[in-house]
Amino acid sequence: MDTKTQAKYEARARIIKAMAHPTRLFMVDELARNGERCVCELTEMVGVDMSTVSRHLAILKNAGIIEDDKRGAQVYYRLRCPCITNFFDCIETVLKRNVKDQQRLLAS
Amino acid sequence: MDTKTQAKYEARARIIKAMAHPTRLFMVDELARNGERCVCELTEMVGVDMSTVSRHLAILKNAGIIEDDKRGAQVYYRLRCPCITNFFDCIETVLKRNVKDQQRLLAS
DNA sequence: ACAACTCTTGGCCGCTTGGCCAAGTAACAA
DNA sequence: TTGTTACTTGGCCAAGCGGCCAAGAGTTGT
Repeated sequence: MDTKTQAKYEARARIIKAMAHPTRLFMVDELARNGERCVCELTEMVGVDMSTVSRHLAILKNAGIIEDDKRGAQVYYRLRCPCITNFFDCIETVLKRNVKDQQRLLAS
Repeated sequence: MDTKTQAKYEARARIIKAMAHPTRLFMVDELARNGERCVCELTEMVGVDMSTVSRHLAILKNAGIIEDDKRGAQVYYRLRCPCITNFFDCIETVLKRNVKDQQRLLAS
């Protein structure tokens, strides 16, 4: 694999990697559903330390998936590319198929 | 976040995580393009140790993204859900937008 | 039987990730 | 000005990831 090809896949991987965590996935989904949320709302929903949520958001922002918007003391985050949601449909397809195969395996 | 919701996002994350690596992303793309490939072909293309490729493939298989098919001494892999490809379109959109923003930043 | 080839797995090791606490910054309120 | 609320960041640590080499295990050809 030449350097250029490698760079291409590394760039893609960085974005995918940014979503490869349950908490971050939840937050992306929440932003897709609700338009925007501030850090304390997300912290409340997720139920971990605010510092942890802040770091997760920084990772998503750094990947260019979300953008922030400071309003007074709060920082609101929203999706930059709502197409991210289409993304989930395929994942769901894989999941359903995995379940079906599991069942077939148990039945045999 | 209740246990059930958490489980849902963990399941999704497992699948996304399986693709969150340049090498695995390349292999998925290659399988999407070419239908199927055996381990030694992929090893040749990627240019790392075969043991490493084998492990990457095991991760993708474990996530239910690919399936294997032993034919003689070779093991051929193929995509289980070609819809994975749609997936890349959105990533590309995010990437392009990141580049555009970079340029705007430099121009200002 | 033996060698050659294809692939997987165990062992090891260095780097990254994800969590918390504590400390810092910034904005509003009294 | 002093306190309170909303975030971010540094420091730390346990756990997971990704790489290689070496040693299986299964297949084909001689």
